[in-house]
Amino acid sequence: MGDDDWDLGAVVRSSRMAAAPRQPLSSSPLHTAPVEAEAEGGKGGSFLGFPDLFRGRDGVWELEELCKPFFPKARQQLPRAAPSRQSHRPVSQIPRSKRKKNQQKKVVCHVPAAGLSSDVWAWRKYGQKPIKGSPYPRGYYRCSSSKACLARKQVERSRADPAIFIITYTAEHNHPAPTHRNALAGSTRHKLPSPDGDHPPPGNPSSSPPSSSTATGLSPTTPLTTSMEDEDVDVDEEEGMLLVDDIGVMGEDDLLLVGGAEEGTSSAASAAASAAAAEAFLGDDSEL
DNA sequence: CGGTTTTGACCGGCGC
DNA sequence: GCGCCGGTCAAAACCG
Repeated sequence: MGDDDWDLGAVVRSSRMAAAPRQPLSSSPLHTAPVEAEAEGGKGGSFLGFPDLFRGRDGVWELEELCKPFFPKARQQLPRAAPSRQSHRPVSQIPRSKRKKNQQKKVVCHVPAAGLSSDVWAWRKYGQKPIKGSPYPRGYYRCSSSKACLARKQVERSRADPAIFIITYTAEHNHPAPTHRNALAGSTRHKLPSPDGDHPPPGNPSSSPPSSSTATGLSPTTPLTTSMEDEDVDVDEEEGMLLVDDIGVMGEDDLLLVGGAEEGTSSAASAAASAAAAEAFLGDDSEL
């Protein structure tokens, strides 16, 4: 990985801080595309079909709302279900093969760098892979709040708009949102043993702004939990979300088109700033 | 000490 | 049937 190794993890966490100042974005910077792909008919249509799904007016906060579907409410309906493990692993009873990639329910959210921080859940990065066709790698996250939580998140930067991140949520949390992040230890870590000097951050060394993002930013779930009460914001932002039946058929561009609108708002500046902040973390290749 | 991050390897699914 | 790609796990290292 050369210039593609923008640290999604850092972004997610760091952006949180950037998002701190919730700016009322006129247009939704976030765009979610609840992908309805029935999986074995296990969860039925209640998987992501939440009544108050995707609520939020504030751009950055929208993400939080977007994630609502993954909130505790689902814990009673989703005890398990998840492709998860590989065949030789006695982990889940449902082998990945049982569910087709295209058949998994997913919620695609297009959010600016700032939006990444709107996530109230605690995510642990378990992998990162370069995606064909995309200059940016995709980061894979799992809910660290609960070991049994099947919630997963994929974060990748939009190929068209590096400032926009495409977050794909899979499965939902089977536990209440963490009120306080318990894990802080390895949260702040940009790069350990890779002194190859492969690609020293140009202007914004990812290791530079540790104070604003790392430790503090780490908690995608830290203060937001409390802030969640703010969810009083009733929104019917269906305009910001896309219903995708088949991600496979839906090109990133399609989603981007919708998300691209976010820059047209006066908050663009704010968003840009936030994005810049996140970008700083990525600080690698992103040359907006 | 616990938890997280990072990198490589493996497996499975899908497409041709 | 083969190849390619995506997704996940495992081990090592680091941080608070």
